[in-house]
Amino acid sequence: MVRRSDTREAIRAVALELFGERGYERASLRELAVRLRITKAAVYHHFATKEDILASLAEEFAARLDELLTWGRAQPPGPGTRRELLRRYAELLAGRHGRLVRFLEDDRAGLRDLAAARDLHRRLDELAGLLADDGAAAAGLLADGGRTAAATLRARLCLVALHDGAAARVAGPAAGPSRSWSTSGEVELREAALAVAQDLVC
Amino acid sequence: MVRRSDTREAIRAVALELFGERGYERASLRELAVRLRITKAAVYHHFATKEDILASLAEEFAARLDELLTWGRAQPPGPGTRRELLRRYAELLAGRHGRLVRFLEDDRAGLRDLAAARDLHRRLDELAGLLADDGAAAAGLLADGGRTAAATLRARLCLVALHDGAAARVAGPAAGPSRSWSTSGEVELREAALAVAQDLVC
DNA sequence: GTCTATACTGCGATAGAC
DNA sequence: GTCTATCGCAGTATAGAC
Repeated sequence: MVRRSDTREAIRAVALELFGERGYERASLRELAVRLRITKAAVYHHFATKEDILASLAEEFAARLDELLTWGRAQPPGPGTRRELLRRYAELLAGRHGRLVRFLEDDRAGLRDLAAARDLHRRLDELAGLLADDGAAAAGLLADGGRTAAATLRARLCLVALHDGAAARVAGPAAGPSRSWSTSGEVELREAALAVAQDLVC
Repeated sequence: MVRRSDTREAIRAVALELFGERGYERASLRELAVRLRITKAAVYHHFATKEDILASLAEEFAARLDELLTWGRAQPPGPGTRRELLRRYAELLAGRHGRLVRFLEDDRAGLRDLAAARDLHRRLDELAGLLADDGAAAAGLLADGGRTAAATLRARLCLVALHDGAAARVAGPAAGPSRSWSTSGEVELREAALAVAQDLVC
């Protein structure tokens, strides 16, 4: 174990949980500190601002997303690539990042003018762009805008599908935190989401 | 012209605009009052609380939604009904309610524990239920949960598609407020959204 | 690295005059 | 129906002791 800073990591984890429950704005550093059994000031020792906590979580995800985008850009456009792109993205969302992206989707309004969130949305837009890349569109066959708008929408929707699939718990803030979340129903949901998503752009 | 209370209606309109721009929480009554060139106290003369303003907007939409749901429940399940249900819903969103539903979608976190928003989401869930009604599911052919999860997800996605289509402006808070929004690109987007939505559940 | 204590800001909401 | 003025509270953030 490295545990160079135990507290910093604990803050990140609890903050992600809290952001997901309350949204970014309503998640107060006071409550964050209470859950961690430290004080607000202690939090400020590790992060300069509230936004920095979010940024720290976002960067981690952004790095993984960049890997995926780099891979995707290097592939020849087509149904096979899109299918594999979605599979890899779904895999990426299975861990901690699923909670982040879920919260990102649920709190667009609250995050609208935060740099960290905008950066992430920019990357997701690029991912959607790769998924909307029709082959047909690349070949210049579509002068008509109608089908392009539809393809763009479909790409966006299939990301929403995966993000929905990444929704872990429904509610239950009172339940014990160390319960296993990997119920069979959840895995089923993830698989159904991937299937629907692939169906949308393949 | 009726104009029984001009101000009350003005508050509703500007509030909807402001909620859409900032989200519910960050939309302050102070800024609302400034835009209307009245004071916060004047706003409180017309609405007891901030939440009441939202509730007032929500009720109007809820009433229209109820009409649609009543119609939908009375129809025989099937692709034709679903298609028409979507067409009517898209039509409903073309007016003011499109902005409301757009804001509802963008600010889930901020609205999570507001009664008005929950009521609306309950109705949207029922609408999604009608759209997920497979015929096959109604006939009890699906004991297996996998396909049901997919059908549920598809229904939810096709509402998202229409809500996306209802997104009026992209940004432009500085532009003049009385500009015409009915660009041809916007109509195209609406039509594409409806087509994608119908494709998803028919 | 964590604490106590506090500064400062902006929020929703209220009181009472006009 | 609108105003001025203010209350009480919760938020982020800071200062400085331990």
